[in-house]
Amino acid sequence: MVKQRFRATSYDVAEAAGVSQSTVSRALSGDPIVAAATRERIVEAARRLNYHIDSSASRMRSGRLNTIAVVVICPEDEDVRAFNPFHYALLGGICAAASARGMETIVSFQGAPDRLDDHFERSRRAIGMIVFGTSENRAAWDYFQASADDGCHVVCWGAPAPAHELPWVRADNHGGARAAVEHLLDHGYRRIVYVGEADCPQRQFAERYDAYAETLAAAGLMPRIMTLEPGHSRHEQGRRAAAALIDSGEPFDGLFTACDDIALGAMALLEERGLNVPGDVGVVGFDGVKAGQFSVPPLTTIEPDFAVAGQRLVDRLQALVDGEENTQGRVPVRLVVRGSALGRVATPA
Amino acid sequence: MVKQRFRATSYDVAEAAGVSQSTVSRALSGDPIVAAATRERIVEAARRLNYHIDSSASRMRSGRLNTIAVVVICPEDEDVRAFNPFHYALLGGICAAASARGMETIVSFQGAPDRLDDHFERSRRAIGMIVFGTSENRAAWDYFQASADDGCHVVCWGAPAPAHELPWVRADNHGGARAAVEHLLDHGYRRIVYVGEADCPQRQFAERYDAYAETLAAAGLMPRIMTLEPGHSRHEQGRRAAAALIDSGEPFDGLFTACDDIALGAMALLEERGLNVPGDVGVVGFDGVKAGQFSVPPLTTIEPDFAVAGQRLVDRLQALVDGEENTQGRVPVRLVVRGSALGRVATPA
DNA sequence: CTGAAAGCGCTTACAG
DNA sequence: CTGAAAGCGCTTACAG
Repeated sequence: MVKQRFRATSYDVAEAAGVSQSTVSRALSGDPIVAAATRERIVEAARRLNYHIDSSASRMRSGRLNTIAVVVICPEDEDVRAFNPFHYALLGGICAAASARGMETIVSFQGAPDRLDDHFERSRRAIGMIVFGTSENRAAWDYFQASADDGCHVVCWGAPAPAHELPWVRADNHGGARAAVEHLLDHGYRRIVYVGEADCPQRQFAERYDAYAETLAAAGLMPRIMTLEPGHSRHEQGRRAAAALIDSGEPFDGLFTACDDIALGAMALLEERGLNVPGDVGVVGFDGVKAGQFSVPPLTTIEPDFAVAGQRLVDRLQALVDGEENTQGRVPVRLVVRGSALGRVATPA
Repeated sequence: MVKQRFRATSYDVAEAAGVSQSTVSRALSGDPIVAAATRERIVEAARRLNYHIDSSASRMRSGRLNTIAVVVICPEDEDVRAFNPFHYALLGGICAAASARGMETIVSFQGAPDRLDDHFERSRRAIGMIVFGTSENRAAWDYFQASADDGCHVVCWGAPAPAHELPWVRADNHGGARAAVEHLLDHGYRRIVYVGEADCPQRQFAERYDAYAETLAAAGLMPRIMTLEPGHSRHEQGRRAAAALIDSGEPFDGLFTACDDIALGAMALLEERGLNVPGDVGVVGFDGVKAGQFSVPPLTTIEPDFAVAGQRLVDRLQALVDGEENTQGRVPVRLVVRGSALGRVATPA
């Protein structure tokens, strides 16, 4: 049995410091009205007694909460191994931003339909939820859309589908996609194909496609899209799209993909089929996932600023709770130049 | 301004159901003594009023907590982009396991020395902490060791250094390393080098080395270690170690690395220097990170069961809090055969 | 600037 | 099986 250690209360500190309990509470909550000398005695007594404010009591009495619920939507099988690492980087950014604002984060990974849970706010455990994750788990997104409709405070990353009207924060998909396509153009690629869904319900992907098409048009070139086969991992979808592209017989020399995992799959297949990247085909992805550093060649990509993404999401949620103006947020991106689009050395495939 | 919605209390439910407040509390907390008919009326009234137990009040009164603090130790600069994805998979496993046991997880990423924080338990926000992350942030590990010495309940993954005496859960490093080396031997590799620290303070790495040496010895072969240069990323350390190995002039045809990131760096350099993997050199890593699926060739590795790892950590913490026997935990691993060690087709380099 | 007192919303002995 | 009552440890008007 572990020894039940003595836990000091504010009354113990009050007695040790020779003041009343209310003064202890004021001093330790930083109320400036407390005399400096009094505060010092109290702080010292608290330190000696290893006293820390009981957060449940404080929350109950004040009604104030400093906790955000972060919901990571995973695949229905909840297998985290196959999970897009992009989401993890985002999670890190959110936790860091919350912490910098003195807030705590309750994190839950939710995937299985029968285990979805939005009771954080109703049970007063959090002021609201930040939701993000795979756009493929539609049941989960529908569930949290219903939570929001029901009065919960919900902010999401990305906005997975047109039917969803959650307040959102997104990457600067337009600027990122334009930078990606311009990078390909600047390095001599001309027959640049977009690999991703057509009419994509994921708005972030749709935005990337639109900017791709615009940028090509501005250069006097025709857009071309190679769509994905549903029901496969992003990596496998990239492989299949690249294979379909080769088999189509129509020449191409550049790929801009909806996300990095698709790009990595496509690159692997191109190499297998004897096409050199970047010599025959230039490839640029989107997301800045770490795996792109280790591919051969390393993947040129568009990387959102994850720290800013976390800040925007936390601030957006706080604003929503405070009833402030509905400002959406765009997160800046940067082009990360690695080896996969450094220039053609051969004729298009 | 957001409309301040009415929030029902147990008194409102009591009135609606025509019972006393104590009976509401009993019914909703699942006390079996409540009559079935009474319970039904109460549950229905609670549903109608959208009532949920206030978790702060419940915790304060009962003194019971169902929250675990999860501390992810990151590099001091808190840059999550470069963070080993292995840790993220572990985080997912922990959150899933806690959730399956009806517990919540407060997650914090901690790196900067001036922002380390272990007050979860003293402020009654959590029953204890699960700590894991980069072994390189010694200040952070020392800090949480001090927390444990100070009476906090702390369980860690891995145990970064001999000076640390935290209760731990670890992978079956011995079994994993043996499987890795046997896989290399089975595919014809004979001059197998371990790439990692010698006398490594990280016990997990030390265990991997020991099993490597034992397995080679059992096959009548000599161990050889190529150590890492401190102050670089794991990937860069792998590159440099592979370069040093080639430059040493001593032939080798297999690498077993302390972790996947090192293996990926080493593979990249081998290819750059014109050595084929797996034709000239077989490579096996440890961790099962997703990036290994996308490398060329894909990386054969030892993958711990992240779901089991999460369960063991949560259970270990609960046992520690309950004062139960100090059982450490080993997490099973499996050999993931991909392309990087499929057999030699040439003479050793 | 400090103290006495009320009360946040529950859980849980105790009584019946 | 149910109810009346105490009290968890704070914060915060109110009084001085």
